[in-house]
Amino acid sequence: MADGTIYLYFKNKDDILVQFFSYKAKQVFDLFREEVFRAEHAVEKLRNLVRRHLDEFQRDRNMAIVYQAETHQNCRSVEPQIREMAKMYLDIVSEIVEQGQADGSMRKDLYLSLVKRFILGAVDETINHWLHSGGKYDLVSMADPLIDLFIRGIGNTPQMQ
Amino acid sequence: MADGTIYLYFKNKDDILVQFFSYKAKQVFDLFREEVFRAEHAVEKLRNLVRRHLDEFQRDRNMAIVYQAETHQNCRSVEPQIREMAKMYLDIVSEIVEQGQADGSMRKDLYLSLVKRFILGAVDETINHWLHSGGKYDLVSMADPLIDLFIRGIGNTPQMQ
DNA sequence: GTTAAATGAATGAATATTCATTCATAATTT
DNA sequence: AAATTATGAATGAATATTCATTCATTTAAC
Repeated sequence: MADGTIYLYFKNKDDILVQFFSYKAKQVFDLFREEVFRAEHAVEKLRNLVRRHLDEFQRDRNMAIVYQAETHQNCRSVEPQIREMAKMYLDIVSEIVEQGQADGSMRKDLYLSLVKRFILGAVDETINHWLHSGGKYDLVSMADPLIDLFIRGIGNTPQMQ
Repeated sequence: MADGTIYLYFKNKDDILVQFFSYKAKQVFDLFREEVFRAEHAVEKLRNLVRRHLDEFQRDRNMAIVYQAETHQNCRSVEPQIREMAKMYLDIVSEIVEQGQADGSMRKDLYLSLVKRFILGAVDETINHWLHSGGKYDLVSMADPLIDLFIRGIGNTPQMQ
């Protein structure tokens, strides 16, 4: 493709970014919701969500690189529009956690807006590490250990029999 | 200060970044270790570490902005040197978790290298959200709720009496 | 008065953007 | 159905912009 061709389809460089993300987001969030509704219980919903999240980022490494860079930048003009997408993700997590609280599988005393970021942050850092390691290992295999950490934490709390 | 003045003290732009980070890292990691050794139990060490982490980033917002941007960028020449610092942090976390496992306060069946990133990721995302919100609220107050999530997770596992 | 430090306009390499032109295809005319 | 005309997507050379870096000059220090 020639240099100028892209400007027939996009206003400027930022517009490419924003349009790409809103296109990709539509695609990916449909998959996410599908994956979430496939499961019945909250924990399984969360597991499916995280697994699909990792899977999509592993599938599209360039998207992962751009996403990581753009969402961790301040003072970009396109920032609000891209962060809007992260919000959609956080809303799915909220929904799942609220369901988990309702059915008793998750604690009631949770600071919900922190829980969302706690989960997204851990998944994001998992992806970030995978990117910086050159994508050598299988990212999706991190889903189950992550869910285990999210649900049970690292503390050694003896369970009831 | 005039444009050119900085080149009397630094080789180039990347050198500014690397020198700044290694200077800051020395400062901050001394504080971190001090904070960690101040506590006796592993959980309290982790709490002190996270609290100090949030405190330092809240204190130096510009550092936080640059750190977030640089650690989430691929293909930067300075990347390895900055990631080296994240590694130091991860090593402190490792140490704490291993102590926690030894004294029985943390689970033995942990995927340690994932636990490190799980904790760093959640703290990082907490900082990132604070940055994007314009730093309006108190970041340090997130430390205790975060530690609670790290230790107990979000699952509702009834405890022994 | 000599040395050292600071200045900021100038540079140029990298990259974002424009726009006159080309050309294959579609539509219209004979 | 052959010839003519219109269309608009693609091109890429030309231009605009950004930004890290330099260096001749000025200012300050001793």
